[in-house]
Amino acid sequence: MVDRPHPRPTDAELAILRVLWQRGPSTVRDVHEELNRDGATGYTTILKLLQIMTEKGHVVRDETERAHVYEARYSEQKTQRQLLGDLADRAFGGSAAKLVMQALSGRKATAEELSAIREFLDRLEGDAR
Amino acid sequence: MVDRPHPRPTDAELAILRVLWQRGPSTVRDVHEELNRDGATGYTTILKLLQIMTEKGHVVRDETERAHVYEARYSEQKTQRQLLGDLADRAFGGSAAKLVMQALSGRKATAEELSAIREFLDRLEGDAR
DNA sequence: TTGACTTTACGAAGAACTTCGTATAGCGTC
DNA sequence: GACGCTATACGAAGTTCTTCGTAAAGTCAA
Repeated sequence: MVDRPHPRPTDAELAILRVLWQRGPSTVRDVHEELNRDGATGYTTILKLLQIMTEKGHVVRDETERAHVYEARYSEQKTQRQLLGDLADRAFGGSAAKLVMQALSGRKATAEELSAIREFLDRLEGDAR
Repeated sequence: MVDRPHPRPTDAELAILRVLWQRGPSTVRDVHEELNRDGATGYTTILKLLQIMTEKGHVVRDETERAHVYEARYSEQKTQRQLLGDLADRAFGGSAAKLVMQALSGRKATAEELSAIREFLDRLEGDAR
């Protein structure tokens, strides 16, 4: 069971991961304070989730200090790509292109975003050439 | 509980929806035969899922015939857009543009796909102008 | 009408998710 | 050392998801 791909993070797990990506390595307290701005989630709930995420391999835990420090195991980009690949398989027949076009038509993007995407396309095709 | 937005379909539900989108209105038997090509899923499992999906509003049921006929309530595109918006919110800070670029970098797209996307961009910017 | 077959209905079981209460242990201070 | 604060650990409860067994009802043909 070496490096089996981890199950995709659940909603609550993803919310925690977002905090970890933003803040870097954090304690339970850190995460809890961050997430408690809006919806109320108990301290021990965060703790439990982080324990489970440690088991699943979503985060790594540093136990040298009394307050354990948790860190996301995979980068935000890597996780995002995993989630997208997953969604492409489940809902788009595996086609990233279909996914992209649907995403573009679904949400309004600003002109800046559109040109950023265009530049991105340029770079992609440049590499392919 | 009028027309509350439906929860996003689960994995098993999405698999069934894909069959319904592809085949059009179908009976439990139809769906079961389609899904049983690869993984084995029991007949009553599909039935139960379709019953739940009816409650949730993912499908509508026509009971005029003995074998009830199920139909996806929302189009493939609409559901895809909902799923993408959901993922954008949960993992991309609500930015469709970031999602698109990550999707493009994660999976290789063919040259045809890339130019299709480029045309799509052209049309989008044309509309915006 | 009886029997074989098909279909839906019901309920239950096991897993995963999310939440939290309570117990326990570490650590600093008086 | 005792007290209070903070942290982790444990376990349990309630919900959802997925699966399927079994019962009940409809349908057709012999």
